[in-house]
Amino acid sequence: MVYRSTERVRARLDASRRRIVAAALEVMAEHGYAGCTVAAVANRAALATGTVYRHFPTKADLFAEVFRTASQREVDAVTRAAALETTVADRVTAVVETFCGRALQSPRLAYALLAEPVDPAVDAERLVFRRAYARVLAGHVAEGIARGELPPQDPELAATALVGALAEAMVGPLSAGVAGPGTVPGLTTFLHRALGVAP
Amino acid sequence: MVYRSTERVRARLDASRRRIVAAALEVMAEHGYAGCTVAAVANRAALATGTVYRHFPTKADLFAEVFRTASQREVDAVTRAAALETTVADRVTAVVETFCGRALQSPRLAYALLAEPVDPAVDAERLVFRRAYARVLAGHVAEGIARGELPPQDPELAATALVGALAEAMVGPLSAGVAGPGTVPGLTTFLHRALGVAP
DNA sequence: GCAAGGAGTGAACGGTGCTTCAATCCTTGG
DNA sequence: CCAAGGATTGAAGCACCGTTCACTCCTTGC
Repeated sequence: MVYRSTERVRARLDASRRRIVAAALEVMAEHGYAGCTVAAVANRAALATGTVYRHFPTKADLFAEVFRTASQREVDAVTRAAALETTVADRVTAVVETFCGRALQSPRLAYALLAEPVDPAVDAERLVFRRAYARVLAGHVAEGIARGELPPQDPELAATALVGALAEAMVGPLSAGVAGPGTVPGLTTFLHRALGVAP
Repeated sequence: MVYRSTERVRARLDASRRRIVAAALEVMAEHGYAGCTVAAVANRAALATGTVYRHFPTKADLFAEVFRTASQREVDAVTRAAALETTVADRVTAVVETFCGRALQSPRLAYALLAEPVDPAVDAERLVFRRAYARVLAGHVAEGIARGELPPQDPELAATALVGALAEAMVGPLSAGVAGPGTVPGLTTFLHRALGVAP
C-alpha cells in the first residue's frame, strides 16, 4: 500500500465537490432546474460527467445539497435582516423586504427554489426550506405575543401562512415580468394586519 | 366517400374522450401525478394506449385538461359556498372551510393539484387554477371594501396572499398525515385579521 | 523510477415512458 | 354484401438522461 490520500488531495477533492455544487447553482440560476442535466453541470464545473458521481451517488443527492445550500443562504439573509430590528412589526417588514428583494434580484433561482417542478426527492428539500423560514418567523411571532405586541395565536400556523402568502405573492411576478411597485409595501401591510400588529 | 361520421359515432368519441379525462383524474387521485403513465390511464379507461392520442396530441395536453376540469370543480365549490353567505367575514370562512374540507377529503388529489411536481406545461395550468381562486376572493374583498366591511387595500394582492396562505397551510397536512383540529379555525381567524375584518 | 491504487474520463449502456404506425376492426351509404 | 375510410389496437420505436465502467492519468512512499 504505497498510495494513501494526503491532505493536499483531500483539499482538491473538497474543492471539486464545492465546485460542482457551485456550478449546479449557477446553471440553475441561469436555466432553471429544467436546464440542469448532469452533463451541463459537469461541463460548467470543468469536469467529466462521471466525476460528479465520485462526489454524489445520484443527481437527486446533488440537488438536495444544492437546494440545502441555497436555501440556507436565503434563510440566513432573512434572519440577519430581522435581527437588526427590535419590534415585531419592523422585523416582519425586514423579512418581507429581504425575501422579496432577493427573489426579484435572481428571479430564475427564486422560481426554482420556490415553485419549479423538480424531482420529488429534491422537492422534499423544498419543504425543509419552507419550514426553516417558518421557524424563523414563528420565533418572532412567539416573542411578539410574549411581549404583548401581538394577540395570542398559534405561532407555527401564523408563520406557515405568512410563508405561503409571501411565496405565492412572489410566484406571479417571478414567472411573468416584474412586481408592481406597490407589491412589497402592500404585502407588508397585509401581513402586519394578519398578525395583529397594533396600528 | 361512403363513410361519413354520424351523430352516433361522434357521441361515442365524445364519451371516450370524457372517459379518458375521468380515468386520468381517478388514477391521479389514487397514485398522484407520478403514477399517471399514459398506459395506466388508457388501461383504466379500458382503451388502448394509442387511442389516447386520437383525442389528445400529447400527454401534457391531456393533463392540462385534467387539471382544468378538476380545478374548475374546486373553484366552483368554493364559489358556491361563498355565495350562501352575506358578510365578507362569513364568505371568507366559507371559502377556507370548503377549500380545506375538500382538500382533506381527497388529499392525494389535492396534493397533485396544489404542489406535486408535474410536467412544466401542466404546471402552467396550476397558475391559472390559483389565479381563478384569487379572482373569486378578490371579488369578495373588493365588495367588502365597497361596503365598508374592510379597510381599503389592493384586492388582487390580498386575494393572492390569501390563496398562498391557504395552500401553504394545507401542503404540510396533506403530505404528512392529517391537519390538527385547530388548523381551520386558526387559519380563518388569521385571514380575517389579515383582511381587516372588524372584530 | 517504480509499483500500488485512487482519481478522472467520457463514450456507451439501459430504463423509462411517451409517441407512432401498420394491421385490424367497425361504421356507413349504396 | 361491398367498398371506402375512419377508429382502435398495442407492440415497436425512439429520445432523453441518469448512470456505469474499462481505461488512462496522477499521486504517493519506497
